[in-house]
Amino acid sequence: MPRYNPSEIEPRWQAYWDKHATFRTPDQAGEKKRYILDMFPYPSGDGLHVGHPEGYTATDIVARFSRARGETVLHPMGFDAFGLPAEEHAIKTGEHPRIQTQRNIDNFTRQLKMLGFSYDWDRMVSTTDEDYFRWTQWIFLVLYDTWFDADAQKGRPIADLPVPAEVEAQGAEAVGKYQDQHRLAYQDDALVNWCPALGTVLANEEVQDGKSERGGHPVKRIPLRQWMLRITSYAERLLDGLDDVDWPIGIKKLQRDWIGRSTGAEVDFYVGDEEAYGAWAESRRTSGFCAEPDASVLRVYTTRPDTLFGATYMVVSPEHEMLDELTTEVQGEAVRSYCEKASFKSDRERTDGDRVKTGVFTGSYATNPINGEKVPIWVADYVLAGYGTGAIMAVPAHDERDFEFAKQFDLKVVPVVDPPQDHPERAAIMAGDVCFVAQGNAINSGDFDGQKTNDVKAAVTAMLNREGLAAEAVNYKLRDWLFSRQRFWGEPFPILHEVDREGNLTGVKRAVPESQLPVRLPELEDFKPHGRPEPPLAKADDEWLYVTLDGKRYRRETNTMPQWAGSCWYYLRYIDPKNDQAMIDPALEKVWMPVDLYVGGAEHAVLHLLYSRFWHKVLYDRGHISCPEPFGKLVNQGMILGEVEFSGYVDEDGIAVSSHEVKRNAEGERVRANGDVVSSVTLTEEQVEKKGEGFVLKDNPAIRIDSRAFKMSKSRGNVVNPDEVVREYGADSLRLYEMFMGPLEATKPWAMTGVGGVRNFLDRVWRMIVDPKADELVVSDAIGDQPCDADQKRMLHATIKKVTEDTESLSFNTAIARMMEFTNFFTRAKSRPKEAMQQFLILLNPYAPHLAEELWQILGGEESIAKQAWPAWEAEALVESSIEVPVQVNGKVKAKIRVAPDVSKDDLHKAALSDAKVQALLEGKTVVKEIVVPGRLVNLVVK
RNA sequence: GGGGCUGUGGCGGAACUGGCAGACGCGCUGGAUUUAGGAUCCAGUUCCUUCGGGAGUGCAGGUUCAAUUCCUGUCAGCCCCA
Repeated sequence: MPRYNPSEIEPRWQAYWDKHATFRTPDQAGEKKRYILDMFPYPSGDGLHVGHPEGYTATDIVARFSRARGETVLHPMGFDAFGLPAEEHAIKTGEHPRIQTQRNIDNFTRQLKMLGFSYDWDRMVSTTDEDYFRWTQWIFLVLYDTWFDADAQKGRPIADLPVPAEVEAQGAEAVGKYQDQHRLAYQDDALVNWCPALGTVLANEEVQDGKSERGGHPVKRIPLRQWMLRITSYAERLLDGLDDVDWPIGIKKLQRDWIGRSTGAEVDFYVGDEEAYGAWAESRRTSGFCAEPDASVLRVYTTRPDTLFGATYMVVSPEHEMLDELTTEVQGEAVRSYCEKASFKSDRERTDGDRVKTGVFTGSYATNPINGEKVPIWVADYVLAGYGTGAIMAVPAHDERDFEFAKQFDLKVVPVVDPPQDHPERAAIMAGDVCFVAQGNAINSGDFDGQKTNDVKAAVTAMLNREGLAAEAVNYKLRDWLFSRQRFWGEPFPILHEVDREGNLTGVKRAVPESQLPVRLPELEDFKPHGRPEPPLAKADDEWLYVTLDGKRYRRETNTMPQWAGSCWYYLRYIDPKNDQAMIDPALEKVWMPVDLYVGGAEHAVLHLLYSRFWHKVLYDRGHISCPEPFGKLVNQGMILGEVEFSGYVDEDGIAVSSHEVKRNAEGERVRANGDVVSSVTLTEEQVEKKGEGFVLKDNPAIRIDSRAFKMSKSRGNVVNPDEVVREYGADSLRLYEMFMGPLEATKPWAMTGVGGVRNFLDRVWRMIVDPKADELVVSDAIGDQPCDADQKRMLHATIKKVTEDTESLSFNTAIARMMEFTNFFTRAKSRPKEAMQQFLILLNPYAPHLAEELWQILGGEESIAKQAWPAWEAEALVESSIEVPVQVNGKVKAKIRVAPDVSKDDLHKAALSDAKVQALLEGKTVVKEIVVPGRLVNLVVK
């Protein structure tokens, strides 16, 4: 009996597509192009996860659908293959990361092909290929060669940077230094996670709670010379660009919040000699606010200049460059040991709201510019060096963290904002016992008393600006991008550092000439850490490490780029993947960019999407590409969770505990109200039943049970393996199931029985066309050349319409539901017109391409169904001879009447009133109001 | 603590712009067929019901002829950030 057998059909058609290059991107772009892109995966050793095919199936459906509609489609795939796991593997085993990476890529490729995705495999790229990272390095050099012209809001060649005359006068070296300070790629000291015990620098992911993930050794934050990318200068452009793209509003908001634009003021607090204050203030009055603060002041950034009268102390971050000068001899020891301790904390630990605030008095005082009062300067780690100026004016009355700190160290709290009259805690706030962060009217603020917060902000800033003590300022939470990593398995920087005869760095840098790219990774004996706080590439032999160019000797940069680098621009390379003359042919770039549909997980909502937009804008400014934003439409697929689990709890004696009694304690353990620890047990569906809102134990309905789906994870053991699903049900079933589970964007739990459900559907499709009873593979005798009757025609065309519209709007689940209805309808029919079957198969093809190809061929189709044009629906075919319209009385459906679909309002009204059931209900009542919506309903309001 | 998302049958979900709540699938119940079934086909499946009806989209209100949909409040879960 010829049954639907995906394990035979699927590999055969995959081989066919490969052999005939069915999905090769056309050389000539047609009338309409469509660039459909997946976020490329990191090829992990675990292989594909069922989360991957969700987005990939969605884009594959759109790609196949678009091709059928005559569009020219670019649909590529590649691998983001640099990264930590391969390097860790190399350290452990000595195997070169390249080997493991290749193995993983091969496995991923096999799995992706097994699922029948219509990628143009000729365009596959891996970020680790030398032909690829050559151009990653080239783009880095573009960044290195660019400065940001703030007036024009545009990146320009460094050669165009206006150099001040006094710098020019100091000669070429000074000019070079000046340029280096303005490049988009620059070097600066930044904190890295140095683990002395492991003898290596760790990535943030490798540090947990201040300890190394491996071994649990202490990790210290030490400054190291790092490459930074000046993404902050593009902050405004990155914000503006969001208005022009079709992205989920949630993602746009995340990006805006990440950029974190705020407006406020920079204010200078005098820290110099007390007796000279008058003279200093006078000089400021004439000179005005200066761009760079000098040593006589501590500059702060604040979003609340209106609270300046309440600034009762100041805080500098432990890394603040003026800290040494500010620290008095008496306080020296305390400050130094405090900073040492702070260096072991992560930013997160430092700013965590739950932690007790720590800090040390520096011994110095500053002068509050608004009222001339002396305020103490403290050092505390809740102030970060990277935000604002790395120093704050503390207003404990109106800032939560300042308030906590002030209470901790018994500092003065002066309320300067009067809350609204009806505020429940007004008295306590005015007494300085409670912090108030919202707006109100100024008090204790001299001439500003009584004015509203916003007015005071502007007035204070303006007044201090006249005095030369403050200026309006815009600040961003976004920080420059720390772009170097102390890793082996990444792109080497194409930068050379000049060394003198003694082998010391002169501080002069130069780019590796373009003709010498790529800078390859050196061959190392092994990948073990060398025990110094510098990158592993420093282990390379001199042949790699030292270069002579134009008679000068250079040492190569030994940092490598972060994993983001390769993923920042891969969408460009797919357009012209084999070009060895340029990153991309500008003509091809114009044809294909921007990406029309970009699908991937929400975990990349901020970083990847922000970084690639930044690079894109730089390349755009420098004239290498033609569109200002890379990704026109973005869709985030939801997460697929494991199967729903029922979990109950038992105490130490194994007695069941109801889930509503169970809470988590501070250590994260599950405990009952009396503090006893309970353990959780997984229950089967048979052991529980629904009761009220939740589930209870069947044997004891007083015991409530938790029912929930969890994130798939190895440790939980609920990971679904796509290989197994394909073996058991076939690739088409896996594809179809993932699309049928629910809306693409939603988080949804896996259910293996659901895969069986869609497999049943595909079996039914098979039997709709192939005779299941015959011994040979023959077409069902219900199929013939007869035309559709009216009902069949309506079903066919309604299905074409629904599937077309739903596929366009990415509502795949409802498109599939409609195809199921079609199949149910026609499997029941004794007569199945061949043409209807063929049109249906074209609709099914993007969703279940292997089965569609097979049945297409069985029905006598000549070439691949992928070459068939998408059917159009006929509006006339959809018209029904009569429709059913509900008649409501007081908003409740009481009767249904059959009328012509195009019935007029009057006729519908008449028909409703003449219905016997309606008449009976209206008996003895008065109709107060009548609503008649033609084709929809009739509602009669009666008394 | 802040922000976002989501609450609809036993389960996943559907419902266009406010217009018949529960499409489609799973599961379950009954029947047919079969040596057999994790196959197929048919019928049923929100709950309550005195079989007339009544209630129902987390909960409480509001707007409306009409609310899953709009508004206010509230609760719960999940995700992200701190």
